[in-house]
Amino acid sequence: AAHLEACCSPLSEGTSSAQTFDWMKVKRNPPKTGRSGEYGYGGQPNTVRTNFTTKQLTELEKEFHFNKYLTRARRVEIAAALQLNETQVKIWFQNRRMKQKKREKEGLLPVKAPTSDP
Amino acid sequence: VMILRSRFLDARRKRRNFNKQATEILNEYFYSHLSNPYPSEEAKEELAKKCGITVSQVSNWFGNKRIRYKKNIGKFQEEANMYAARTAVNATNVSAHGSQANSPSTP
DNA sequence: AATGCCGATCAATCATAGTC
DNA sequence: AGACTATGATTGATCGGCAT
Repeated sequence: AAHLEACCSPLSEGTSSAQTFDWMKVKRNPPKTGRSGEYGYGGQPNTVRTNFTTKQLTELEKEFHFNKYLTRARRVEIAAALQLNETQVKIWFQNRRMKQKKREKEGLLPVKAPTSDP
Repeated sequence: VMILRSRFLDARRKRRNFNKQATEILNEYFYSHLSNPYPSEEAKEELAKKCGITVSQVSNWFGNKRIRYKKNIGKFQEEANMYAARTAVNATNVSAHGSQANSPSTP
């Protein structure tokens, strides 16, 4: 299912086709990942996507294999241990579960027919 | 900071461009639904089958296409007019009158 | 009312394929 | 051969909807 907005925005169109529909105007709000953390300056709107370190990803992955879902307590522990927000840990698990689901779905039918490769 | 550059180096390495025919089908759908290029799950499955790719790949294709299209509409103008001319199902008025019903491409 | 999860999507980026 | 562009995939994070 999708959002099915089914609407468009009228707008002056120069000569022929190609209007500017509203999906083209969609803008996401910048991440609220206020990383005030260890350096103590006011929490800034960290407008950029945080890159997790290999160490953090390794730990998260390890925890994921142990539990697909987190408890509040566990989340706090991990967040503290990895220097991340509880939200970031939460989101990581959500994305990880979706990734897992996608993998299971794809790794079942995609019966490729490799019978030729020059 | 400069540490960690190697996190990926796993998948996405070997990538294969889709057939010209598959791209043709995807673009045709995209431009014939330019007012709302968000195929339903069912539509994605159908496109995936026609193109010989997975549903995820169809999703990736539309995701990339939408973002890149709106990022630089001008760059796709030519392509847009080309495909728009073939199948004009622009939903610009699909809600107006009840007539005009039927799926475009269906032999 | 607040919080978590899902499903879909966004947006930036990576790494490679294709073009010149 | 090397630089530049086109393109498929990955992923941290957002959006709307629904459940607890």
